[in-house]
Amino acid sequence: MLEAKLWDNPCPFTFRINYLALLYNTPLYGWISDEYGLKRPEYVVLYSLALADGGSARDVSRTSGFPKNTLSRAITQLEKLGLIKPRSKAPGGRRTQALYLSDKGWALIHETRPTFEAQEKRMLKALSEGERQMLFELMSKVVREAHSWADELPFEAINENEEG
Amino acid sequence: MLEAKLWDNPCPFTFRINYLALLYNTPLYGWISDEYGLKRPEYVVLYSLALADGGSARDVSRTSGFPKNTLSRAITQLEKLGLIKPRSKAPGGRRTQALYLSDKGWALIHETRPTFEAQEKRMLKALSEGERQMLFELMSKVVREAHSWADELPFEAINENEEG
DNA sequence: TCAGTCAAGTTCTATTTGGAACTCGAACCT
DNA sequence: AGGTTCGAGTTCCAAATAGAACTTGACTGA
Repeated sequence: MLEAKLWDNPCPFTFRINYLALLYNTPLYGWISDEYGLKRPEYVVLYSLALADGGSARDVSRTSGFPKNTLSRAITQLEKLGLIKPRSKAPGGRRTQALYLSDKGWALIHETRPTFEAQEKRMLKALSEGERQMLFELMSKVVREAHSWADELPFEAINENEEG
Repeated sequence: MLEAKLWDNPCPFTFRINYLALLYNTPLYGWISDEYGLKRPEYVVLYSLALADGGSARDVSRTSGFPKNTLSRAITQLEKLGLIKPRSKAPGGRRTQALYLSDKGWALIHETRPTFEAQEKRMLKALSEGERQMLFELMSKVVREAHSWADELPFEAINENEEG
């Protein structure tokens, strides 16, 4: 069945995307869970803040796909674990809370992120450096145009060819 | 935060993969759920069988990442809905059940799959035909080598550079 | 042929998830 | 300023999910 999904699939690109995401995420988040007792949404918040400290729950939701209530719970838990700074002393009132990693949170990121990086590197070992750059360019191009297709489904398009 | 995750991420490839998977899957499976009352694992089984009729629950699990009990439930439900053929008359005994779409199941696939295809096409509109082919090649290359990295995590590698 | 092993599928149950309604502070408008 | 709208975050709860134990058919080897 894997062969059919790879080579006989009307959606070869999105299948590859989903399949690679699966092979990448499953072991890594399983490891995070076993080793650090953090669920995926919790670690996602940490990872997100490590890239954009001071971001809000809404930012994480928008960029990760988790609904805001799931993240609300995750953030409460991270605060309880001392992995992010307490929110009470947030400067601008209460709405749109800026979240910051604590030292402990940073330590955890520095300890775990290399494994994520190494796994990504391993995934791309099949490619030469030039190929990796090309792949990065192409994926970036697709992502940059995401706004044009991500909002609604192509219902009107399904019965016509709009491009050759 | 999106900018940081795109351009400042130590895992730029897997972030793009996850992000695109998110933008692709969410609206499509939401539509399937609203319009046809099928949950994601249920539709995944149908889609899988449309590509490899006669496949087993285990095949679907391996290629989709859903655990086998989730698929067991999905398959029971699909059988109840008449979207796959009844399993009782499976030829080779009871273990490793070969699953087959019913006419109704095929009809549903023919009705819905074009939207998935159209959405993939829209995603890739940012690319020229040559770029699409290149992207396909590169992704295929990565997938083909998946066996070499998908099984275990790179714990030994995180403190050394194994390739420049 | 029969015992032993293995793995596909099922069931049970606790955990996790996410939709919906709600709260509440901030921005906006007149 | 007062009233209205907006949306970020929380809470509640039903639904979905996945781990673990179990069942059962098939393959193995003597």
